This record gives sequence, structure tokens and C-alpha cells, in this order.
Amino acid sequence: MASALEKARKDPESMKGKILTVARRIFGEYGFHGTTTRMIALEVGIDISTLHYHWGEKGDLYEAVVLDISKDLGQELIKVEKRIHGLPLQDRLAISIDLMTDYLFAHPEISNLILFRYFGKTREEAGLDFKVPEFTADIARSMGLAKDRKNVPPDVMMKVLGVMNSIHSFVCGENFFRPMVNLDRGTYIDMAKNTLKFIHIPAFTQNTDLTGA
Amino acid sequence: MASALEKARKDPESMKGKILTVARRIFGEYGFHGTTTRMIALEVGIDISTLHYHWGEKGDLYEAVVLDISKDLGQELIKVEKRIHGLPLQDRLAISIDLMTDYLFAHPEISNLILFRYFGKTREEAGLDFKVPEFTADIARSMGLAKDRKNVPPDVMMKVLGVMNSIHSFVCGENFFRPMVNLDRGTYIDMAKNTLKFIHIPAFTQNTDLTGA
DNA sequence: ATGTGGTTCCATCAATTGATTGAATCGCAG
DNA sequence: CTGCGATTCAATCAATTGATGGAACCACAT
Repeated sequence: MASALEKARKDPESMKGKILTVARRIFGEYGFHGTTTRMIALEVGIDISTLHYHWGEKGDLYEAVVLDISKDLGQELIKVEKRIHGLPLQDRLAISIDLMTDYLFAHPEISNLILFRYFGKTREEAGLDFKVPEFTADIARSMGLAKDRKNVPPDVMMKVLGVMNSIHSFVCGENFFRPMVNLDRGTYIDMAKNTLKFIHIPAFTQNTDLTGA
Repeated sequence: MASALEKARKDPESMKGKILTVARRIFGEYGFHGTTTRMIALEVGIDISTLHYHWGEKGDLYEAVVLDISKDLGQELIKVEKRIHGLPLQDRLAISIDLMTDYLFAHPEISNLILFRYFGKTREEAGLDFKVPEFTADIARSMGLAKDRKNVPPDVMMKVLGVMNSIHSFVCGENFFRPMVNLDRGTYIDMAKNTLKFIHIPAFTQNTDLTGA
């Protein structure tokens, strides 16, 4: 039943919506086990019982958060696809990287939660293995690397994963990487975009079958 | 005082060493907050008090684990550097990617813990911000992208971070990505290596200043 | 055997955490 | 105003979790 999530998405000023917004950020920063319902409730300025009243148990709220960021990401990918449609591959890559990087730096909790789901395990036996849409195949098709989202070759999937993970890494690693390079946020973001284009555009445009090398 | 860690590293059969080995894996899988001292003790087959006797409090054990994997990674990087010394850039990249990918897939908890430290926060106010060596600048020098480990330009740092994070991502994301591409482990690792070389070698070898594009 | 230092486990504690109950409170239609 | 459903909070629980004290155990030198 995703109607509770739909209502919260459509009305961010509602209590459900406010809790969801805060939960996105906190879960993204601390992960599932690192986040307590009290941390979220405190930040919203409500009691824990109010939180449970609206979203049920912690795992249910986490599920709602994951589905919420997944919807946002899916919508953004559609926007990007429309923007790059019909352009040559080099431009599709450059524009996609620029748009997606800006978007994810503006909503870092999306990258945070995606990486937490990729890399971290949860102690829960089940319950946290709900169905979440996977966009990798769609991106491959949108990039012109596959005819349809079914039967995308494994090597293409891996390449798309490589690109997306690179972006997520720079977004999620900002707190760690930025002091290393000693840049302000805007310069760091610009440099991340340039680095991403530096790395990925040559590979996809002037490639002469290195896959078997 | 890292002598406790040194003893455990030199004698993996000792109780200190056995606890450290298990703690590496569990912390790597579940993160700091997702791991309980009981989970580690249970896996080692000892009581929690025995664990605390050897390593003190949870944060101290975690610190030992992080420093432990950091030492392992540093040693491996030195091995790789010796292996690629003097070779042309393209070969240095290809061999480094092959060696590091094999190594990290053989010790995935290293990548896991590195990414957890990069991306996740901890509720502890302090105590978990101990000093850990940073290898990014050393890798830049070892790759011939900088003269010395001091004063590595920010854009070079970003490029090295991009490469390393790509490797870590495929290692840490195996449980998530491999079902997506439906490959056995060996084929997945081979394809990860090929993808990494496909992505990164063209960027560094046949690049004509895309950084300003 | 006796003592000694090092090691291990059982029992237990205090704090944290997820969750619930029941009593207010609020908005508002009748 | 009255009533009623929806919402919020204070109080409280049970389970988990990090941590400790003390008794037992073990190897081994004296």
C-alpha cells in the first residue's frame, strides 16, 4: 500500500511529509542502524509516538524513504532523457553527467541511501527486502547503449553501473574528499563534474574494443 | 598505542588476532552501528567480556579494525608500485587495476570499511576520528601523475579518487550488482576488471584536455 | 602444592531503543 | 454546544546493547 507515501509526497507540509523529508536525510547520513526513531522525531519536533502513528514501525518508514528517493530519481532520469534525446553520444554523456551531478549534489541523501543499499547489510532477516525499481537498464537504453531495457548485455550494465557509482561516490564522499582537496563546495562540484567527464567520455566515444584486452 | 594491533597482526591465531579477523568482516558487512559486540563474540565463539578484555570498548576495536585494513591496503599498494615501476602509463593503469581488483575482491571487507568511512556518519561525537593514513596522494605519485605526495593538484586527486572508488564500488556492490547481470563470481570479477580498464585507460592515455570542456 | 599472572565466562547493570497505551487536544460538522 | 474522528503527547514496556565485576580456570615457574 503506497498510498501513504503518495499522500506524503503530494503534501510535503503535512506531518507525514515533514517526517518523510527529515527521515530521508537522517537515514541517508547514518544508515538504517545508525538512525533512531528518536533522532528523526527530535528533528521534526514531534514525539516518537506521533512518528509511529503516521509511519508504523521503523522498517516501514525506511521502506517509504527508499521508495520516495527512488521515485525522485526516476523522475529526474526521465527529465534527463528528454533533454538528451537524439543528441550524439558524447553530448548525451556530457549533459547527463552535468545534470545528474547537479541534481544529486542538491539532494545528496538520494546518493547516500542508494549506496547504503548497495553496500551495507541489515540485521533484519526479512522485511527490508521490498521491491525497489532498478534504473540501470533504463539508463543503458536511454544512453543508446541498448535497444530496450530487456536484455541489456552484462558488459553494458557494468559500464552504466560504473558511471552512476562514480557520480554517487563524489556526492557521498564530499565530506571526506573535499577537505583532502581543500576546495569550497562550488569548486568541488565543478571539479567533480569535470573529472567525471574526463573519465567517462573518452571511454565511450573513442573506444576501440578494450573489453577483451 | 598500536602495540596491541601489532601483536594481533603478527599472530592471527591468538585470540586478539581471531577477534580482529572476525571484527573486520562483520564491521565491513554491517557498519559500525549495525554491528554489535555480541555478533562478533558469537562468531568467534567467545563471551563478550573476553572481547572487551582484549580490545576494550567497541569504538577501540573499530579503530583497530580500520587501522588494520589500512595497513593491509598500504602494503598492497607498495607491492603494486614495485610491480609497475618504470612501465608506460597505459601498462601501469592496466596492471594496477588488475592487481588491486583481485586483491580487493579477495578481501572485500577492506573496500567495505573504506566506503563506510567515506560515506557514512557515526553518532559518536568524537572518539571515532582517529588518525588514518590517506593513500590517495601516494597513488597519484606512484602513477606518475605527480612528482611527490605533497602538493598533488586537486584535479589529479579527484581523478585518483575516481579510479579507486570505481574499484571499491564493484567490490562492495557485488551482492547487489551480480544478480542484476546474472554472472558467477569469477565472470563478474573479470567483467569488473574489463569495465574498469575500459573506463579508465582511455581517459588517462589518449586524453586531450577535457578538464576544461 | 602453591602461588601468580593471564585468560575466560557467568551474571548483571545502566542506558538506549523500538514500540504501545491511554489520556489529552484539535478541527469541525451537526 | 455536542460529539466524533483524527492527531499528538506523556508515560511506560520489553528487548537490545555496551560494558563491568568477580569467580573460575589455565599454564607454568618456584
